[in-house]
Amino acid sequence: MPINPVDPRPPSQQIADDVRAEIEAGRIPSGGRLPSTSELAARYGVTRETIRQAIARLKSAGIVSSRQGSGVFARPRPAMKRLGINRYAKSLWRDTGIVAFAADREASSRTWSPGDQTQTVSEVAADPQVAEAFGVEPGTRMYERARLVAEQGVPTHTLTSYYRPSDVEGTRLVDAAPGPAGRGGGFAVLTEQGLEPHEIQEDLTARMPTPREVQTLRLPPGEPIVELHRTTYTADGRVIEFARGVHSASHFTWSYKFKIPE
Amino acid sequence: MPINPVDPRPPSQQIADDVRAEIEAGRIPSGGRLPSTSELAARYGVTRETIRQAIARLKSAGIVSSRQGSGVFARPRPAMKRLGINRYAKSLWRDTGIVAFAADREASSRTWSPGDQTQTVSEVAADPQVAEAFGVEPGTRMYERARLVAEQGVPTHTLTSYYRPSDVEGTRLVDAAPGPAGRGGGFAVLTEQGLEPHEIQEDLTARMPTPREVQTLRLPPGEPIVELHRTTYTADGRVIEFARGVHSASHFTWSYKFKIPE
DNA sequence: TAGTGGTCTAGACCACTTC
DNA sequence: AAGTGGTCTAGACCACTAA
Repeated sequence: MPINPVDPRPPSQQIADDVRAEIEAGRIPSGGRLPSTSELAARYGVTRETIRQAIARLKSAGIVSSRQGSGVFARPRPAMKRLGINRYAKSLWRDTGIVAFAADREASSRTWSPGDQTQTVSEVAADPQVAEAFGVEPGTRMYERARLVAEQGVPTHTLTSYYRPSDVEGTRLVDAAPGPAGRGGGFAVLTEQGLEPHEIQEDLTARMPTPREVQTLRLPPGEPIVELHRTTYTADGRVIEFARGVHSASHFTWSYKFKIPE
Repeated sequence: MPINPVDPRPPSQQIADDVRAEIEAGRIPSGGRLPSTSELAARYGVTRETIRQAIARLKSAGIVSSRQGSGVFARPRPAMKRLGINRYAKSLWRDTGIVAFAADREASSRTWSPGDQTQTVSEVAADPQVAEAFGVEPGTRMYERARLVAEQGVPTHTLTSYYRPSDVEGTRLVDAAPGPAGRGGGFAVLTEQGLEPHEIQEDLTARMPTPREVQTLRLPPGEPIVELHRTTYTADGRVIEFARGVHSASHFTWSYKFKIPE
């Protein structure tokens, strides 16, 4: 469809909408390459720069991504992993040594290698959020366990857990060894310490990523993130873990099923 | 900070990062106006067009928004409304006639006027998602109740519910009257029909909005949306409502608390 | 090496807001 | 009327990829 000079939308917007329609109609397949910017410029009778503006709009919308020297491609939608509360089921980590982390992988029937997770443990001062979760003063020393989780080499999310030093000191949780908390997972370790997880609160919010998050998760333009806050309690209401996750939005769905309260 | 020619980041990126830092440090207050593009151009020794590129980056990141003829402004972060499962509590709609919808408003201690919600009811053919939720054939006739919810005149989300015609035919739910389902809310009506809601499943996913969603929710550039799917069951497992919500991400946090399953 | 996307400039015109 | 952001052009150069 050529440019319509009567159309109130500027040419770059018309072109963007046009290309978007091509993609959504499947005429440009998912993952397929768009015509080169020069060709589009000739086709629509505008400058290459105008085409770039149109492409820029589509990038912000998460529709396409570009590789310099190679082309502009319709962004394929990755398979979504569904995160339900059963990923925390006690049977998964109580005796078996399987952990929620690995259970997620198995549920999605994709191969998993331990190298998909990198982990660093350090002692840090509690920021206000962490402090509030534990009910301590900001600045209190805490253990921080930061993980970057990848799927087939593609980073999908970060997950940073905080623990009271007195709860985890001397356990394998605070070893710097990579993998799911040494072995057995954080919940198993806490259980061994007499602090069995019993209840979880999860808070979710979505936003655009910071430049730093773009870098560590290698996010394409137009990819939002979901920030997850997880607070874990024992049966008597004691907070034993607070975790912050940053998830590449297009890889996940969260699913909760609950009885309607009185 | 002037442009650094050795820096690998292109000038427009350096400027964007620079301005972002100004905002995050509070030197440009939330809601405040940035210097004009001409002034920034002079300050950094680049063209206005380059400044526009820098601003474009910040817009995609949801950091600023611009009003033609007026200026570019640091986007204020709206107060977040926390959505917990108590917004569905039976006590809120069973006898009182208050509905989850209105209860949300009260919990957030903001004034609410019925005009904040517009509603249209129609009969439609089930799309695949709706069909799957109810376990019927795609194309089956269903009632659709579409609502656009606003907060102080600002649209915050849409919510479109689907019902089996046999469940709601002849009730005030299918009146085209505006407001929360006439009066009493959808859950109250279903209860009167002998179909008391008992369990809910919510699925959440975040993504960038479609052009259509941008229009109806009047979303600024760089604002992601959260798509919420809600399926409501009776005590014997019958699906009585399926709803799809599209929420402007920066207005909401979802909060779930649950016991860790065995 | 040829082709791709990424960036920038200098200048122009337009649409909108504010005074 | 003056100032603001929005868009487009024509041309140039650069960085990267693939043959």
